[in-house]
Amino acid sequence: MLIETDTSVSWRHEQDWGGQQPNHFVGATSTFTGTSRPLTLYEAGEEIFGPASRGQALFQVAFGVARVCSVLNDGRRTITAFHLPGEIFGFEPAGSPFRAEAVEGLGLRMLPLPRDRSLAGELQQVALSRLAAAQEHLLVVGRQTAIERIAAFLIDMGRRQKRSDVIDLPMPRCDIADYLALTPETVCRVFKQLRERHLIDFTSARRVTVRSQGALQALID
Amino acid sequence: MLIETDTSVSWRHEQDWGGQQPNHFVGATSTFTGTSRPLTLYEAGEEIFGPASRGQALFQVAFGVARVCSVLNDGRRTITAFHLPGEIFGFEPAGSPFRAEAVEGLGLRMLPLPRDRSLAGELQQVALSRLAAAQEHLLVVGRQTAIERIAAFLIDMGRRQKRSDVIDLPMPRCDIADYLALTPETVCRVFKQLRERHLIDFTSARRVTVRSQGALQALID
DNA sequence: CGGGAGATTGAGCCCCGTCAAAAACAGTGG
DNA sequence: CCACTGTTTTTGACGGGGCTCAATCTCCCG
Repeated sequence: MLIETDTSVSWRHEQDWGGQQPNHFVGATSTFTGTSRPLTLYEAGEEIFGPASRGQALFQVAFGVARVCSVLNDGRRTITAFHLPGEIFGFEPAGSPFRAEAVEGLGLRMLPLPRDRSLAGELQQVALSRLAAAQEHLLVVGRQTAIERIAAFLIDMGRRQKRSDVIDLPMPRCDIADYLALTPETVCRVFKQLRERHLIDFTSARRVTVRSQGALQALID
Repeated sequence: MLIETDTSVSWRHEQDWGGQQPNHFVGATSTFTGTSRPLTLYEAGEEIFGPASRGQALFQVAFGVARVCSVLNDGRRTITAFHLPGEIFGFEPAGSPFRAEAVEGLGLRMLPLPRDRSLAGELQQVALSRLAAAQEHLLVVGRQTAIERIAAFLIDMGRRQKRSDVIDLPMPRCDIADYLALTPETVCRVFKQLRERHLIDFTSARRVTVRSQGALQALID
């Protein structure tokens, strides 16, 4: 499962990816980006870690998207965060009920931790920014309307993709719904409403064109 | 504002507390509890830190309760966390939009951080547990019903107070509401409902007796 | 062309928010 | 001890935003 050489690749479930490693996103610049570690690949829906398995490593997205979620025993689910190329995740402490999964085809680089699990300075900052992100998301999920949540989501995705005009939504509607604490139906209806107001357009179900960034921003402040 | 000697106390807004430092809660045991640092006192509603002022220190609650919250410009508010005696908070990075305030009369001990803001091993674990708590709270706020949120809140408060039978609620209903992403009215109505079902009783508005811990627990799993 | 997953749309309803008022409570001063 | 005042809590009536259930449509991919 872990890989030895620099160029090797571990194929989980020995599936062929056809050689293409999608590169829709611009990786965030970070001191970790350069380190050319071996890739571990996951197919859509595959588990990266679960409540039981919590490794000694963090994960950096090379390509694709990962989701971190937790589920109630009756199936209700919350997606805590999506992680896009360049981003580092996996700070959830052992024993916490979270799972991480590949949303779509995903390549990860492992960042091993020291034996005592202590985080170096820069990783510590990343961990604290995850805390801030989770807390800010509480405000969105707890106190904003459906249209405000979608607007905030689009703006956030645009910012993280460094494209505010054309935004990829590389996850199904139900994942967006579970991230924003809505239903897939409501996500659809709000998208439709934004389209009818000429704030956005869809070139496909997974790709949005932002027509009026200002009006979108105005929805959330 | 900061204090020098071990026994001195800085009275913010030179208010007299009548000598009593309420001790309703059992402080969490931690290596930090013993360190007898000077207390800083806050009166109800007073700001501990805001988006602009983010110190080089963490805070440990000596007595009272603190809340961390963020507010939209139209007044909608979310309380991210309450902090009870013994608990350490203040990990929010500089520039994040959070405020911390005293819910009621509050005594804090400052834990200064090194110049580079790095966290020692144990503090790092606390920070990561804050991340896990925020993420678990996302599931509560996003996917659970009003009655489930209240039940989860009561159970959590009982656990943190190390009393599962009689639980103090040292904050007003509107704070509970903003913590659970409800309205004060709904909080009231759910309490009433739980009382009518004989799961809880109120000796006063701020003190609950749990009649059936099992039935309460059953509401959330 | 057929099959299946995801996306979209519609109809109806319910939980919880809104608005308003009453009641309980805590101080404060007489 | 009690009247007075402001705050918090509680209760009621009502409406709406988003959920549920179900059908249809679109898009892949074989």
